[in-house]
Amino acid sequence: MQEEHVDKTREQVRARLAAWWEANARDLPWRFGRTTPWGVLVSEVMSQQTQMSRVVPYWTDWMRTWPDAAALAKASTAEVITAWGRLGYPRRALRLQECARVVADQYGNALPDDHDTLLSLPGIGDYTASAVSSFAFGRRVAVIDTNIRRVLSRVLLGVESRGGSATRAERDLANDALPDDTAKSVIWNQSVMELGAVVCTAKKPMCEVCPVSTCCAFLAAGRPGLGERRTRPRQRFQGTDRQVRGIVLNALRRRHDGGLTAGLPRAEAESLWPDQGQLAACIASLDDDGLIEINKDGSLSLPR
DNA sequence: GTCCGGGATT
DNA sequence: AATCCCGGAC
Repeated sequence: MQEEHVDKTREQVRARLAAWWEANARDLPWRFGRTTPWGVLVSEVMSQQTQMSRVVPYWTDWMRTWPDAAALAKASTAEVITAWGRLGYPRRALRLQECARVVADQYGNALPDDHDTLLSLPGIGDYTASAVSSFAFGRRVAVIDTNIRRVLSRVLLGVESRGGSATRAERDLANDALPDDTAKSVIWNQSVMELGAVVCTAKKPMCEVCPVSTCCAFLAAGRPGLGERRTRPRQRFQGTDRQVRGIVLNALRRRHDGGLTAGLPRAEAESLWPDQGQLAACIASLDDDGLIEINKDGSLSLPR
């Protein structure tokens, strides 16, 4: 009896979300079979910590410049870092290029469609492997990101999902809720994630326009704990190493874009940030990460 | 000005 | 558990 109710609710949620997806899915250029699996991977890596709307122009330019893994594998690292622009977390760009080299060299320029093989590639973790399996290869896999965790937890359980990494219960829920039909499972993943991105947002969900508001356990319960809990520990940016690294890298990017091939003189680098100790540590960490090169005269360059 | 959102790696 | 970035919303 109880299980029957759960099944009916889930069937209703699926049908409504599928209809909503049909009418409201954002027309992103990597959707609806308009790109290759590699193109889907690039979109997922770019979207890992960045809003889709910011990703679109970068993705379009990137794919025009490097349409496949082999093309990216041959690019200079300086070009790759420059093209990554201000998407943030530039190590993602390096890993994507490492990934491209593995795909080009070891997999004949074809992105593997096996989940475990995808997981073994640089920069591809559990989320991205699942997303590519589902969205690019149409396989039946539960995709789990923060949007999906939040939506499933709210709609089906009536509670906020907890911060940090996905719990066992959340993974079980995602697997349990995934439609048996493979084609439907892909739509499900995409529509749940899309709902979380544009309607069922963390802080101010727009329940008035939500297609599943009439069968949402969270809304029925009075949205308990809404906005109380942050999804993760807050990270300041001002004054952090991340800001300093960003400033240094941006200076080198602009130089590269302006056609200057000589390195950034150390004296100019030192004027970028007042705290010389912090600056030196950040320059060293960028060098460690392979994001910059320190020349013999102490000047800085993007890696060739 | 301050806050918010996002996954991989070590 | 800590580290990695940025722009847009307030």
